[in-house]
Amino acid sequence: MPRLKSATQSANVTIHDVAAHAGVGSMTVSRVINQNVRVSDALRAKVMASIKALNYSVNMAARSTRSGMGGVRIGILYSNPSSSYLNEVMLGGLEQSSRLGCQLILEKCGGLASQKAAVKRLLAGGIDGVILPPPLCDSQATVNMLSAAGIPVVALATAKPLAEVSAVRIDDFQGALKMTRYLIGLGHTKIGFIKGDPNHTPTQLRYEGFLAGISEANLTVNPAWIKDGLFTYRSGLEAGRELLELRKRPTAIFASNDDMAAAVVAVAHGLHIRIPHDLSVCGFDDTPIASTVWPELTTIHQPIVAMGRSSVSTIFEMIKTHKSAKMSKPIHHLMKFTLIERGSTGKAPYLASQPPSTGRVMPLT
Amino acid sequence: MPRLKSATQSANVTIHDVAAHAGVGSMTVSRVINQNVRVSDALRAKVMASIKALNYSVNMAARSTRSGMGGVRIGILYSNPSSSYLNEVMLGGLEQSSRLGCQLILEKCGGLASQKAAVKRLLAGGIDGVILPPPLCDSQATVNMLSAAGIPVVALATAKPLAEVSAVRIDDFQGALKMTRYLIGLGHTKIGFIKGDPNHTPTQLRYEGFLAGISEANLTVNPAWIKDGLFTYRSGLEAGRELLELRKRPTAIFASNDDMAAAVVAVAHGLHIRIPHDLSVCGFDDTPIASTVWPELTTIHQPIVAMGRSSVSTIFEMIKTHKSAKMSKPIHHLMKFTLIERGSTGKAPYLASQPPSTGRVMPLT
DNA sequence: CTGAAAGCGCTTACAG
DNA sequence: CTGAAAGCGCTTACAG
Repeated sequence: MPRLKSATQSANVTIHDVAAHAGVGSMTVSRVINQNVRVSDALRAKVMASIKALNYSVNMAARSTRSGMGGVRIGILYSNPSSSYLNEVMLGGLEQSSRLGCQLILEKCGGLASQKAAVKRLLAGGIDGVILPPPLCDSQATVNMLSAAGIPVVALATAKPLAEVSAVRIDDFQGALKMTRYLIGLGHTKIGFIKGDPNHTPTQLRYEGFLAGISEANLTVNPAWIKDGLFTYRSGLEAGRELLELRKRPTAIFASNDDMAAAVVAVAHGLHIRIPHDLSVCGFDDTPIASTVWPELTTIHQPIVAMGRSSVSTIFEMIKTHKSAKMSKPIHHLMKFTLIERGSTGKAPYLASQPPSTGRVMPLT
Repeated sequence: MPRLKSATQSANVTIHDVAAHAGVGSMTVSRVINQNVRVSDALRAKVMASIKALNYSVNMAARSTRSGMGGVRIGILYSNPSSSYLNEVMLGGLEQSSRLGCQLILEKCGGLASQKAAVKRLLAGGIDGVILPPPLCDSQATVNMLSAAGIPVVALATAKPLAEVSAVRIDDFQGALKMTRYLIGLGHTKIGFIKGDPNHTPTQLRYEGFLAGISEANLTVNPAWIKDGLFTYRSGLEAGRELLELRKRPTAIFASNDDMAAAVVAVAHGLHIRIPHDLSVCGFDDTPIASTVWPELTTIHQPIVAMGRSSVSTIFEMIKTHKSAKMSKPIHHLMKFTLIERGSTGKAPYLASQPPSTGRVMPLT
């Protein structure tokens, strides 16, 4: 049975078809699609036209076969499958891996014992490098196991990168500082803060960023307005209640992540405190829950998709060096964060002379 | 520079290395790793031992190159990147695609106009098949465009599969029926229901499943207890408030998805209604928010990871048939759902003779 | 049941 | 700047 070749079956069009159509050698086509400079403009134009006419696209599998990077397998070792992080990490990672023609292997693990087993599975599967999203990015034990096996590692979104381990991250300190300045700029002087899980590296840096913002404005922190949290919704519920039941309560609450900030919003509902008229609330990370609750949360957006992309190219780079038996130096990428302003923050209460506009009143009051 | 071959550099071990080690031809190795039956037990054992000794693993890129299915490109056209659905779809889809040695291409689109553009991008990229997660799975326009271009399509998690389009889904009607029976089994007779977005196919079936459960128990539905929703948290906030401010309010509320159920929980907080002592709340889908809020939501779990896996194998199957120029018949997979019982539901109030135990009281009261 | 040969679509390394 | 040859790691198709 003859193979059909229509525009819709482009997957079967090869480099040789294009070469024949353009009347050149297949190497010229290869050079054009690889952006190689050493092709005359005349031939390049002809090839481009043929590629378009035949609707050609590169067969990644074949490319990576010959280029030596064939079947590069990159593991992503994650511990929390429903983390909103992972979603976007994969979005970016997949995009980059298909561009690079390499394979992404997801491996799940639970506790520390299970981490060990997961690393072994990864090793047995013949993995070439591993990406560690949070909170595993901070697991010294996992990093050590992988390093001992000679596997390159990239720590994703760790706040305190080790000098000897590659990392892709944002500056948590600066992020928290920016948010604090923003709240102060709205006229808030009584600002509460909910810390994250003490075992995760961003926790301390976000807190320090907050403190830095407070002190540069010559404000003081009321110790009663600093609460411990665990990055969970439930811990936010408790911290939020403690803060909002205070006789002298803050006019703004900066939670170390979005889950906890969403919980504070729920607590405020319960106490009939209007957001943002009576209270401003903000989070960190810009995970889906930030735009699920109402009002939506002002937060610090981490470019997770880009960070996923970057992790894959970084680990790929390291694998390449590693395979050529050279010493690979750790690579560090610092990405840019953005402050996203949404409905959960507004001017400090005593500055808002106007009665609240209907659009921003809590629907529950 | 000589290539190192240690157990940790298994990616470079080829089928020929294994063959040499085992003292057989490389075809025998190929047959063993492909589970081909026609290999003598003696040789098979030798090969297995060598594979283990050399820590060999298949180079997927090379395999797919020769097997004709090389560079099969499967598109996933999604409209909501932060949907918790997509996360798990990718988890399963990626697992399967790396097993099959094919490529997953993510393509995002927004409104209907942008759907058209996204389909064009996919076509231009030389895609071989497309998976449509919700809500795009129900977009007749998109399905038509793809079909017209001769591209196989799989609709993922649609509630009303078209006979002529392949689909992987659960039975939304049965899911809602099971949940309704569960609530009735807890003694609830006054059950409220919040519908989903009228444009999504699961909306109607979940509602019908609920009605079926009510009527088979010879109960009646108070029309005031049926509210419209849009699957969003905010719509759940409004519907929840309307239901809970009723003079005669239901003792249980079944929301058509988890976002809306989470909102009902928040409303209950605000009205000092204890969950589950005074009110049971349940959702549908088992998305991350179901286990984020407190108390966690009783819900219907869709096996999304398995559905992602299944979508990829289904579309791969169709592409294979399609490439061999045969007519491909639509394939339909019905997956099993599970009722997950968590803290948000309990016995109907008048049956709970005991005062609420501390562990289940709302932390806000 | 087993294996030597040819080929998948691309790129590397070598000649012009 | 251009192209014919050889090869990537695997499988298909062909012989034994």
